Amino acid sequence: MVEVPAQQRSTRQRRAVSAILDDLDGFASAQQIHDKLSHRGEKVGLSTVYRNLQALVDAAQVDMIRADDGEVLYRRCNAGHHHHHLVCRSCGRTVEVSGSAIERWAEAVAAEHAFVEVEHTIEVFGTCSSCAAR
Amino acid sequence: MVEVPAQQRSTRQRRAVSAILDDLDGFASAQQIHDKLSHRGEKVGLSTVYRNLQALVDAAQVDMIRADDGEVLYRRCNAGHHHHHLVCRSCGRTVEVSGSAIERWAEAVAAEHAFVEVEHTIEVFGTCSSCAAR
DNA sequence: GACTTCTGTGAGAACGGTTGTCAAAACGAT
DNA sequence: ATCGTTTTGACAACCGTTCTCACAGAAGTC
Repeated sequence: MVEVPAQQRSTRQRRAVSAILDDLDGFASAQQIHDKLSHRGEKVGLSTVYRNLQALVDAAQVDMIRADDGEVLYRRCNAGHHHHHLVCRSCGRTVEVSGSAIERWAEAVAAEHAFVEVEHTIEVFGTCSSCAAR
Repeated sequence: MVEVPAQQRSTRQRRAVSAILDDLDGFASAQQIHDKLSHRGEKVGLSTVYRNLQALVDAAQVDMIRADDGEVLYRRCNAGHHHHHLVCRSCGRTVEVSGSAIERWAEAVAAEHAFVEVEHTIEVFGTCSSCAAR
């Protein structure tokens, strides 16, 4: 009758998505991840990829950013703390960066103009050395 | 025969979109602008609104940012220099801010990891004092 | 294993913002 | 007024994402 809170089940698809994220060292879109799954021979529906990525984002296991064209990109992210990204716009390779100076700047700016409940998005895009070499 | 490079023509629609932007003091989406035009009795096609906004962005007369949900927001922006925004997520009211410290930080971070052709997006969202009062 | 229950899946439809199409309208120069 | 070119707008197409819902398949129980 009164049963356990209902856990997440371990399914083949869930494991496959998670495995792809582990092998990725940069951001990738849901559709790119779906393609990679196909290439591995894993058949996973696109909806399922989206659902599981969203679940991982909710569980704070995956970071989510928005590319210039509006597409959403995902990346495994263990770090529990607040941070930003330096992303290669060509290969997606990513470095996590954090800067307390930035956080303080954002808060100061907001306070100066009496804004509350402040959030900020800071992402740095560039071309990494190996991509620039080509 | 060989004629002038072809100027932008002054059309009713173009003027109407521009007028709306002048009356706006925050960011608004293309569709919101389209609605405002309708309320004024100006009949302008949605495609035309998008086209003219894009043209203004290209002409550096309008700033463009992407909201959390991916929607694109526009705002008249005279300032020629590089800057960022402090945006009220409730009413769209916007303050232009610039911080050389931030620019230097972004460049330093990129240089440290040998990234080139660096760009950054920094937007601060919050609730402005008048919206917070409600 | 067999049975049950409830979560997860997937094919496809729907959605929402944006861009493309193309014939008709209209600007501006003559 | 006329002409050549740009601009417009109704509508379709696009594209990433979310929704729907019948069915598959975890995990618990006996």
